[in-house]
Amino acid sequence: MSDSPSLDPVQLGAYFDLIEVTSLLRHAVEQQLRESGDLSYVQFQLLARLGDSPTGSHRMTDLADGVVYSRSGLTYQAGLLEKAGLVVRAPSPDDERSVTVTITDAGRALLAKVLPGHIEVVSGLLFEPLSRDDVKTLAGLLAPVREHMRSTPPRSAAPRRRKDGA
Amino acid sequence: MSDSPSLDPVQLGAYFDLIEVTSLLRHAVEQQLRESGDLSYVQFQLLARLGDSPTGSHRMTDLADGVVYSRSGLTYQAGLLEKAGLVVRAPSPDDERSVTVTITDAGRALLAKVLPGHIEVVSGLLFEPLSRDDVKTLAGLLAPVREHMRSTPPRSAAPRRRKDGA
DNA sequence: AGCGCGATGTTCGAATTCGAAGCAGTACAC
DNA sequence: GTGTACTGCTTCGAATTCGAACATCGCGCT
Repeated sequence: MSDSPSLDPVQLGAYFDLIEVTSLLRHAVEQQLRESGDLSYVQFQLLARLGDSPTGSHRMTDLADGVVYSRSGLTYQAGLLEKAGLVVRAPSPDDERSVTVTITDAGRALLAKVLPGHIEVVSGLLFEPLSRDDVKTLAGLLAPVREHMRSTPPRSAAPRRRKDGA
Repeated sequence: MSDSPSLDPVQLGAYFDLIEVTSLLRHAVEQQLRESGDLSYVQFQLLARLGDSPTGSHRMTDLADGVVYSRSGLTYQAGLLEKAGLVVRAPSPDDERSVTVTITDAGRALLAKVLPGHIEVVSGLLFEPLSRDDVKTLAGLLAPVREHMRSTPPRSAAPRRRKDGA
């Protein structure tokens, strides 16, 4: 099948370290968020994305896609956040079938409360052993990868190949 | 509390891209593994670690620690893998309380069957937009971070590893 | 030797996650 | 205008995940 199905030792090391580093980082961050604001990582990501938006709101699908989450999972999490008063859900003006999620003041407050500790963890774990230039280099390497991944197969490549004319 | 715990835009970008890239990669890999060998990512990681070991075996705790997983979760997964005939569990000769997990021939076979596709996905998604030097640079950046994270105590409680002689 | 402390793995209950199926709303061809 | 396909979100059931409580074993201390 494939010609040479093996990675360089260097590639392998980079891949493993990538997975391991993010696993550890995620784990540490998760604990900090839980302690400081009773939030899961996904919930924090959602609030952060909403808070970062100019309008403070996003569509459900865009949120799910942004944080790489299943639709149903997002419905569940949005319900939790709404019940906690951190976001509000409302039908979209344009598309009646869309639901627009908007962060509330309480949501922004919680985000602000949690953020310093979060940043502290990330700084202490991820950026501690990296110089300023290192970080710049890292960012410069990851950005194209992110672009590439985002533009390759959007998220569904094999349900039905109806319109495979492209 | 602290002075001004905010991250540079560059740091922030690197952090977000890191999370996003691994999320997307993990997702893609997970699907490939599910289709090609009916394995979850954790199961694959466990088999890979066992297959990579000179003895083909590891203690439960070391496995859990290695893949950043909870003990109880590992018990569950080990049970699944054992039921599928991919690994064997046996009490350790030295420590009667330890359980040694060993990969079976079937496990190695499945690993070998799944690996090419796995590597293909990783190559196509992660390494495609990176040159050889880029990968080398990336590996050089991540390795120290990994070391740092591994050697840093988990903030509050500290289930330390055995006091290693080093 | 006896005792307590730490380490190891498992069980248990609760929370989360995902995919498939279902329900609306929208676009588009005819 | 009507029918069909497609998108966006939710419900539902099943599988996984974690932390806390539990039983056991090993080790150091007196």
